Amino acid sequence: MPVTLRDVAQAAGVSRSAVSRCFTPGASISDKTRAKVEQAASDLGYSPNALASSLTTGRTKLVGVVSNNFHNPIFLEFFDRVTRELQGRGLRPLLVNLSDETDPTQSIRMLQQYSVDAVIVASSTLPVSFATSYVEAGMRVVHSFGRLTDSPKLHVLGIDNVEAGRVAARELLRRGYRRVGFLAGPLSATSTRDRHTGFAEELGRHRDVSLSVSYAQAYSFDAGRAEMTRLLSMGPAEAYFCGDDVLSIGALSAIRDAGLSVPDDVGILGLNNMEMAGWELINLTTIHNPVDEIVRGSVDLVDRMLSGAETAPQSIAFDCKVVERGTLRPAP
Amino acid sequence: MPVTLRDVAQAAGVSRSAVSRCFTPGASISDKTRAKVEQAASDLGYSPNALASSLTTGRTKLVGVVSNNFHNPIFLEFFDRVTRELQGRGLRPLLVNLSDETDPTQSIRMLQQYSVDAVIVASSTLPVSFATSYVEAGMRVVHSFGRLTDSPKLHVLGIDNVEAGRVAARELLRRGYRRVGFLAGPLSATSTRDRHTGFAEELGRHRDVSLSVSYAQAYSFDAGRAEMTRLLSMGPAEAYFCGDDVLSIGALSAIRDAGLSVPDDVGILGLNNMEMAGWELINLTTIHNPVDEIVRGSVDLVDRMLSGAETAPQSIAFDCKVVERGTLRPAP
DNA sequence: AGAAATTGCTACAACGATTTAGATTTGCCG
DNA sequence: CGGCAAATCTAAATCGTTGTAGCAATTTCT
Repeated sequence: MPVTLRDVAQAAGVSRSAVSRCFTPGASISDKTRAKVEQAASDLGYSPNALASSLTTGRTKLVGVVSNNFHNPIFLEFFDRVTRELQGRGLRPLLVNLSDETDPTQSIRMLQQYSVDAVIVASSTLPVSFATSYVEAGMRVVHSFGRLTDSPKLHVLGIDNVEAGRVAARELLRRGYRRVGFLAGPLSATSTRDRHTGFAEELGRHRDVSLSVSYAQAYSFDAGRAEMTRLLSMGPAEAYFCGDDVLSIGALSAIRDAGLSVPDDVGILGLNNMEMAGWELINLTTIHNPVDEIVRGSVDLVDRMLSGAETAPQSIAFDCKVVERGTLRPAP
Repeated sequence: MPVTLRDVAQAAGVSRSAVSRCFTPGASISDKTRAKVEQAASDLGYSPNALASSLTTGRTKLVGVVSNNFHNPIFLEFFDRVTRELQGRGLRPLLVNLSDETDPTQSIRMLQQYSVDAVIVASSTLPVSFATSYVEAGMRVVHSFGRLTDSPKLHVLGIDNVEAGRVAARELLRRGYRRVGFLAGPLSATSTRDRHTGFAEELGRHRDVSLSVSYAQAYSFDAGRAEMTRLLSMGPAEAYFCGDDVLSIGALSAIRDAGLSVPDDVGILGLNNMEMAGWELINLTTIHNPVDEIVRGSVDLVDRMLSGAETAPQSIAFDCKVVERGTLRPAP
């Protein structure tokens, strides 16, 4: 039913290779035959079969976009940006949701079956082993929002979570908080541990500052709410650095619900700066996660890998800055 | 570099067809050769090339997921559900972001090039012509969140927007509101017009009720905020039916900002019931859009179309119910 | 003008699978 | 054990494209 290159060749009265060359940029073809071919092609409504061509070229222009964060609004921003960037370069996102997947083998097989040219793993909670096993399976991989290391096995782009912890600590100190807490996400994520490291390190320089740490069950509103409710019942700190904006909003809810006010009674500092953090009803002071730049960097890297440049794996750190809104008291 | 069916055949000492049959369910093969083949396959780490097989079978198991709603949080719920459902049936989502696309031709070509087995168009703002031109290009299409009609050219699943308008009207009337407004999304969307139709129709049965209508520039927080600010300056209605939750939250913001209170001074009724509508800081009374069921229905339909059952195009309506929270006053 | 280099074309063999047709083997029965 | 049908195999054609030879026509050089 669909019209093939063969049909076009026949209609234009040329060989199949001539038609093929007509559609491959930079190939040698005369204006005369090009005209004939293009005429025939548009008459028949021909468009080349990308899958068939991938058989011989070995390139599919398919890029696996793998994530387990389908509940965090900031990932909608990610999906928006990453699809646009890929499309802009003629690449196609093959979306993989591994929310209930604990083992990479399945997704590896699937991505190999579709011979994706590269994979973008987008997650801050996935164990490092996930992305590395993609690499070991022979794929080109970029890990966005991953953990930065000195000797990376693959390309990693994201904020430095240790640094983010330090930034958070400095911000709270600057505003005169002395009894502070870290309301973290699940301990299983390396990002959680890294942030804790930086946060504790920076606070540790001050003798008069106390730190309490607790872990929410998940990066979710409910988990943040539950954990903050528990904290309030035990006598809360003056301010909390939360592992995530959604978690923060859960915490805010619990605080208001307890009849306390933010930032007068308790301060909250989020992380990510998702769009909604700026909505007045929420108005969350938070650390900005530069999704746009990370996406652009990631897709750039993919593009470069596909053009043959085999660069050594590197970690690329992005700056994270505090966005001031209404959930921390002003500096004294 | 990658291991092919040929390699496996050689290693197992059988013909290529034997290996192929071993991987096609329901094919005739003896236990003995099956064992040999499976041994060889797992030794070599073979996984069949889905693209190559699609060449002869004509099926790719690729499903285009096309949307222009990458800014509305409810679509993150959609992406989560739809990817899971597709994956659960061995189908692969090829994501297409047509946020800045006004013309279907490009995406049609692209989807044809990758010979997707079917397309799910997910949007309530895309003109009907978009989905129908996919159909005309010969693709199997399901339109989720589309406009229901009596004689559809394609499968459409979603709430009946006219009915949603009626439901909204009845809810406001029940609570004793008499001067009401429709704070709609852009007029270009058919969903906007349908909701208006139902809303006005139901209100029209009551002589003592007045209706004002205005249109936000987009389905966004800022647009909702701006429009409500304008409305407040001209003397607002008692309650508004908003075209969308995000729009509603923008409106809420403007109202609070003006020193008025919800629901005492102004009532707000949203539409969609996205997850955040339930967060206490927002606590929005809204009409539930059953995303889960719509997705399940859509993927079911895709699945059925792919199993050969050529059913006539049909519109499937889903119920929409009001979820009561805190932005409408209680019935008198 | 004749040799050499360049262009532009066609024919044909891949790419990695499936599928058809035909050849073998196996199982069953008297 | 012979005969017949069913089960299972192999070889070859095919899917729609690209890439490599090789040939013909044209251009360039001396």
